[in-house]
Amino acid sequence: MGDSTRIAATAALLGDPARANMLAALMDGRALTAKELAYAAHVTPQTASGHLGKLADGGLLAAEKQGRHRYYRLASALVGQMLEGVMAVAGPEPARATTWRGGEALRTARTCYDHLAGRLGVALADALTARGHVALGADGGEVTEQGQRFLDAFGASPSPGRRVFCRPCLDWSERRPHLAGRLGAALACRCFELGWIARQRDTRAVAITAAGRAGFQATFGIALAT
Amino acid sequence: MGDSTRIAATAALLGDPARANMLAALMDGRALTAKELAYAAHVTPQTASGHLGKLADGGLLAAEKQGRHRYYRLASALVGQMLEGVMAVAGPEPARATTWRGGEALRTARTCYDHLAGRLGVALADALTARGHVALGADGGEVTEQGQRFLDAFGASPSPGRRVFCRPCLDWSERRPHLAGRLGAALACRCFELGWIARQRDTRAVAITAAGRAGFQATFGIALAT
DNA sequence: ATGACGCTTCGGCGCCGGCCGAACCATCGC
DNA sequence: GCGATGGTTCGGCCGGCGCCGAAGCGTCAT
Repeated sequence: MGDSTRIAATAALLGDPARANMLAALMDGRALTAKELAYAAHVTPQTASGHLGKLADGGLLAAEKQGRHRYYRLASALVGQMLEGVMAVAGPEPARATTWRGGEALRTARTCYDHLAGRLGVALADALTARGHVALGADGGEVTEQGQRFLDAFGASPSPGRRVFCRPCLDWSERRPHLAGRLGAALACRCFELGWIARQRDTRAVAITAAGRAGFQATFGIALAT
Repeated sequence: MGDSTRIAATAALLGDPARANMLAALMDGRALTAKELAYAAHVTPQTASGHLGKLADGGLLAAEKQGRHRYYRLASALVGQMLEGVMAVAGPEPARATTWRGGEALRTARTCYDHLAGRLGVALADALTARGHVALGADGGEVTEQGQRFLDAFGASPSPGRRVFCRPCLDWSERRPHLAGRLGAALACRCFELGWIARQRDTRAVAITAAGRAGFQATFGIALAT
């Protein structure tokens, strides 16, 4: 009995639009101040404070004091995975053909907690699969021998010495899997490092730089429109 | 914007104790009638009807008419995964030492949508890992060459011809991974087939038969208490 | 046909929870 | 010190939603 009530309590925390907005804003793994989150949720600071308190009490958020600011971030990767799960079920928006500005950028490339998603994320997964560097299934994936060598050369080999695992993560905009897990995180990290992509303010969308455009083309054979 | 509101809408469906109870009751993949679900949720049939309508509208449940009964089941495996995700975050119940009857049975062995969880599920994962039949990581896993042969002999080799993938699924009671994915489903299916375990009424807990006790011991070296 | 049963719809009650204005601490800069 | 800014707490308003009783279809049995 207490089982499902805890489920309900946790889910109820996501069930409010304001709180969902806040969590969505934190999905890229960054830590934001209470005020920024209030803005993201379109509520006043005092309302936001109440929501943040509940989310922290529920164990979904971790708070960190720094001077007179207070930074909130997702409490763990588990919370991010839960949100991805809900997103996957919430599914594609109901056939709304109106492609609004910000949405298009999000669809091209964005971060998903700690890895890349959107067309870029899916294209990377496709490229690595097509070249036999990784083998992807419905429930998991693995890096091949030659894939391991390729990743080492690229500078994105996570946790050397341990087996490298990757996990497909269903993309809510493309409805196709992209790479998550340690591999996905390492790939994204390396791309930031190389300056191929850059974070932007106030959005999870990432910008693909000129160097990135060339690099993705040369290394992965990816040519993204625009 | 419409993005997070859809998340909130979906999550709000799980945020009600009655609806959470219903979904939890459906987690074993079976289809139940509206009345059974009303009983599971501890509400009157008319209240349950309202909830079921909302869950179906939200795409979480699929309904099927049969005579004067109406069977509801989870709309897809995605919904089950979402629930697992929420359970993982909702976490272990807050140190309630009172081990009540039904809870103990659930902790011993239960179904988790289509695979096995609880002590039995974790023990199976451990046994297969210890014997080198599968390699498990934080984000995915794979079946080894000898593991494949072992599974073929055991009669639980899913989808021959395609690569066999397995996915670790965090156990909410044991806080350790057990086997989900196609491999987990095939294992559970084969155990039911052999009569080692049996479903029970009104609970996701499964009973371990005498044959099962002997079989798990002989084949996997698993000796479960009680 | 008549009744029993399963399920749903409708109407009204009551409570929980989100929202904001105002006031209250803490920190920073001068 | 003193004001400005970020953040939280308090109080009251109000809308929404869960809940049930009663009544309305469909289906099955006799």
